[in-house]
Amino acid sequence: MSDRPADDTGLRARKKRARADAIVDAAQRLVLAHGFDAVTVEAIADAAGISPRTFFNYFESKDDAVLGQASFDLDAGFRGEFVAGGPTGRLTADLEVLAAALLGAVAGSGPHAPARVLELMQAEPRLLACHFAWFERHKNQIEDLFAERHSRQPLPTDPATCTMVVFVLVRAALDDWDAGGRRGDVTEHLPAVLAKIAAVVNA
Amino acid sequence: MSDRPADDTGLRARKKRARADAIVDAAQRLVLAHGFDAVTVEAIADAAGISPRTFFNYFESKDDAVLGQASFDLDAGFRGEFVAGGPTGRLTADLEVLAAALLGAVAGSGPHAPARVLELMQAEPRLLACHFAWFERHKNQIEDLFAERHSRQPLPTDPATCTMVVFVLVRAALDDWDAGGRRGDVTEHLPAVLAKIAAVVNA
DNA sequence: TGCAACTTTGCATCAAGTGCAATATTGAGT
DNA sequence: ACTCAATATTGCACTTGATGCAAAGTTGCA
Repeated sequence: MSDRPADDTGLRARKKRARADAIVDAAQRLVLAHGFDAVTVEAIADAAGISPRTFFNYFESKDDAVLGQASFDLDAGFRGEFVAGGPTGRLTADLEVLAAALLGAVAGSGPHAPARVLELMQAEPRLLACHFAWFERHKNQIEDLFAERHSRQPLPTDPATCTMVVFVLVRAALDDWDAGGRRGDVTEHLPAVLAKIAAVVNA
Repeated sequence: MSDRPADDTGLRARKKRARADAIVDAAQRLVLAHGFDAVTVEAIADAAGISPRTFFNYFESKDDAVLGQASFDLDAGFRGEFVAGGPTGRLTADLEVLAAALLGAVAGSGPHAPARVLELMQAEPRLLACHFAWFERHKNQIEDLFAERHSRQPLPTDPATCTMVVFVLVRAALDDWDAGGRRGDVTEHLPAVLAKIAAVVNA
């Protein structure tokens, strides 16, 4: 029913969601325990209670499953606001907000999610490559945002460079959070990281 | 013999170098012609005149072969100079010089090398991931450079952020060169790209 | 010329990943 | 409650990437 609450979806959809979560959870636990190469798709599928064939109905690759990489779509409200020059009205602050949204998608939910993803990427370089590939897949979406905003109120430079800076903020915030002992939320590091980058390029 | 000229190495070393070049050349030509997935390791090995097993003696993966990714080591002279505050004495200009050295390693030699690598990465997202993974593998080496320089004359911020900026310069210069019609040398775009990034973070 | 060192290669193997089709499950209408 | 369409799961065969082992071949050096 169209008026059914979002969390009251059909059994099929709920099972699908639960299965995807089970796969990611199993994948991450097993890889953290045994190392990426030692863990097979068959082992992950077993732990998640599905067949290996089904595994590939949910994720394109073992890498994707381990990172739990979801499609990322910006909230329509956020898009409208950003394009109109918001949410803060100042570009650098708005970059931080956008970077925070991306961090939410990259790191996922749950209290230990960022730590877990970071630990996995640190342990497995190839997952880091996957992480970057995810960024590139979403680059166009972000760039379009900047292009629209630019058409209303000119940005200091082209949308491509703005997009690049956002991705660097995400990356640098994760590293800074890690270097700072992983306390608090990753997004809290965005202002400091932006200041550091400014210090370098203005030297 | 230790006093043998660099280009007068043994037959074995020369054949090894030639084989590696033949593999990369074959890989790039075949992938550009047929697409990454349609080209097998066996086909590349055939075209390069070696066995598939030998292919894996030269490159860890098909991806690495297609990108022709070489180990990158900074010239000892350059290292000494950079660490001492050179080559220009101004950090941002020195970042550009360092980024240019990296571009040389990433894009390889030959007049069409940058265009070819860029084209491959544009056509195959997974090669882009590989490209980033290469950066991450060399991150420590670059970060060490900054750490040493920092110990003599403090940088505006930590070596990790400086390293991140260098990598962004490399990436953005490639994109800028592409967007500008691929004329001239990629390294010529570094100053403009640095200025653009500065414009964004200072907005 | 002979031998050590190194490289190439064939082969068997494992694992990731895919297409196809049979079987199972769920949703919707009556 | 039943039926059927739509969708998902699964088994299987297969291709390809990648690896370890050891035999055979090539190169360097005395």
